[in-house]
Amino acid sequence: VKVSKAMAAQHREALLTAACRLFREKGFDKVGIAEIAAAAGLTHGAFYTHFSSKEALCIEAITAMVRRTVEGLKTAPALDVYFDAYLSPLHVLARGEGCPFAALGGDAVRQSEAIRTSFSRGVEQLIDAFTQAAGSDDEPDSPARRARAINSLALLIGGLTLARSAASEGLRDEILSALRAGVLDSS
Amino acid sequence: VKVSKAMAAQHREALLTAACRLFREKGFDKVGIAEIAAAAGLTHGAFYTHFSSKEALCIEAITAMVRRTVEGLKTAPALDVYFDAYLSPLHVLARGEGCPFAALGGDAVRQSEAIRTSFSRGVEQLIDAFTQAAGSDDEPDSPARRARAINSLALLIGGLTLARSAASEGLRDEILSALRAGVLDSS
DNA sequence: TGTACATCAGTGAACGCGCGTTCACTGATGTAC
DNA sequence: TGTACATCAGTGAACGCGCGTTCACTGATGTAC
Repeated sequence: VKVSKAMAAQHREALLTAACRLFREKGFDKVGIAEIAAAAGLTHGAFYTHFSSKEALCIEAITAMVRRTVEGLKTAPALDVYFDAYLSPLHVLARGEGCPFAALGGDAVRQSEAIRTSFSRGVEQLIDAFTQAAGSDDEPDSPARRARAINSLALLIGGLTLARSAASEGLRDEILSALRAGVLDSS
Repeated sequence: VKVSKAMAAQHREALLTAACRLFREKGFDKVGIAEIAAAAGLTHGAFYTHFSSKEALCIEAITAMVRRTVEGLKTAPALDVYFDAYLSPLHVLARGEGCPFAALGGDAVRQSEAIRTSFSRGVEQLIDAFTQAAGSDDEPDSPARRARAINSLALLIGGLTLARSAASEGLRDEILSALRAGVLDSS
C-alpha cells in the first residue's frame, strides 16, 4: 500500500511526535516500536522505512525535543512566568509534553554512547539558551551569569523530579511552593 | 542444596545489596533477576526463596537505600562537606553507590503504584532529615527552614542529574563548580 | 491527456532473544528419637 | 552422642510473553512513453 510522498512525510512526523510524547511519559526502554507506530496510525513494519533503528529514533527525538525546549525559552515572555509554569502541578502531570531533561535525564545516562552524546549536546544548548534568557539584554554573557543559569536549571529539574516523586498532592504542592518561593530569592 | 540458616540470611543480604547497586547503575527495568542473583553468587531460581517478586525486591531496595541515605545525612560532619561530596566528580561516576533519588527519581515515577508509594515515603523522610540537618540545633523546625531544605535538595538532585548528562569532563566540571558556588550563596 | 509499468510506503507473519516466574528435583541441614 | 529422616535453600530446565528487527508481499503512486 504505497502512499503519496506528502502522506509519507506526514507519517514520519507523526512517528517522531508520538515518540517524543511516549518517551517522556514512559522512558526510552518502556516504549516499543509497535506502540509508537500504533500511536501514529501505522503498523510496526512501516517504522523501518522512516528510521533505521530505535536508537536512531531516540536521537532524532532528543534533538526535536531540545529544539522545542530551547525555542520555548527564547520566546518566553518573562523568566518568572516561565519558572511558575515549569513548577506547576500541570507540568508535574503532563510528563509527555513537558521538559525532556527532567523526564529523561536519568534515563539518557544509561543509554548507548550515541544517545548520551546527543543528550549532552542538548544540555549545552539548554545552558546557552538559559544564560541568554536570564540576563538583561545589554549585559554581556559572563561566567557568573552562566553559573547562575546552571543553578537555576538544576533547581528546576531537581524540583520537578522531586514533585513528580511525591505520591500525594499535599507533598507535591508543598515542594512546588517551596521552589517557587526559593527561585525568587536567587534571581 | 540446602544451606545453613546463617548462610541463607547472608545470601538474602547479598541479593539486596547487589540490587541496590545495580538498580542505581542501570535503572529498575534494565536489571534482570538473573543478573542480580549472579552478582550475589546464586542462580535466578534461588531468588524466589527470598523475595516474592521483582517488585517486592524493588520496594525493599528503595527502603534500604533511603535508610542509608537518611543515616548518612544524620551522621554528616558538616553540611558544606556533604554538599561538596555530593557535587563531586566521584559521585557523578559512582552511580551504583550514590544518591538513590538522583539515580532513580525519574524511573520510580513510571513504576507500579506500590513502588511509587514507597519512593514517595522516601522523599518525605529525606526532606525531614534534611530539614533537621540544615538547621542549627536550638532553632525549632519552621516551615521556612523546611522550604529551604527542599530547595537545597532540588539543587543537589538536579545538579547531579545535569552533571551526569554531560558527556565531556569539561562540561561536567563546569556544572559541578557552578553548583558548589551556588550552594554557598543560598545557605 | 492516456496508458503501461517501475517504484516503494505500508502490511503482517516470522525470527531470535531476554525477560520474570514456575517447578521437579537435589542434597546438606537440623531435628526427633 | 549416634542415627534416621523431614525440611527446605538452591539448581537449572522450561513456560509464556513482549521486544527489535527482517522480509516476502501488496497495491497505490508517479513517471516514461
